[in-house]
Amino acid sequence: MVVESALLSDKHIDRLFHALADATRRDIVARLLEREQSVSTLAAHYSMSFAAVQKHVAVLEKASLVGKVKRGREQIVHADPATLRRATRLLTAWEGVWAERVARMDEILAEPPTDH
Amino acid sequence: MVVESALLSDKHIDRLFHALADATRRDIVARLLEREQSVSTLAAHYSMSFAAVQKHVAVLEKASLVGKVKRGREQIVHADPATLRRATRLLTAWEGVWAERVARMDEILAEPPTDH
DNA sequence: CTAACGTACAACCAAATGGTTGTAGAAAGC
DNA sequence: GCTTTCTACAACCATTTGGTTGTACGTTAG
Repeated sequence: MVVESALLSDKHIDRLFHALADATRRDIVARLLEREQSVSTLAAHYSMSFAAVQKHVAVLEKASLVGKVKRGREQIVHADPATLRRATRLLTAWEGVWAERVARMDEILAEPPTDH
Repeated sequence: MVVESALLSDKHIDRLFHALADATRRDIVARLLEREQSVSTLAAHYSMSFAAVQKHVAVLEKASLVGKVKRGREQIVHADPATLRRATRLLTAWEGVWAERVARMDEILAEPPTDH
């Protein structure tokens, strides 16, 4: 059974989960889900250098979790909920695999014993 | 708003998503959701060395996505769907943040204009 | 027009990662 | 009891990652 979304390649899923495997990047995503903001506004929340935050944003961009649009001298970063939804769907599909397995076992257990 | 599950520390969530940021490890998880199996049975599916697969299993274990139980000389690996569910809940909660934001904007747009 | 602000990226560094090979021990099968 | 199977892990290596500093360019404000 193919569970992984046909819309995402393995490489893309790699990037997606890798992007979420860091507390700073998760925090960035959480903030952007609340509201879009510029890179430097985001950077102000973290004790690391601006360049470090930029790198995190770049990782999130490559994972399609966020996007950027230029407004004057600022780059405004926004979340991409569609990508988030795809990630959720992938995990939900996996839960489905498990649920099916449990259901099969329940059926087997519910059957009356037969002669061997 | 604190979205991340109170049941998981940041470090644990790091490990969880990092564990899923590799195609081989996702495949291992998918196979184990179907059925538990030994490390060497798992290893037979991949063209890398046994030690490499062992390392992947160790990463999944640290992330609590799988567990191992010794049966004779074999270590039987099984999936831990509870951890999977926690990961799904985290992403679902994030979708909720986005949905709330969209709902707020819809409210604002639905309000009749008022005098300034 | 200039200073300040905001951003991009190169180069660097230490640590982590993913894979290999080799060694060793436990358990099963003959 | 010995061979085979299964597993664990150390040591190694190349690559990637996460952070820093420094330089440079575009845009805004005065």
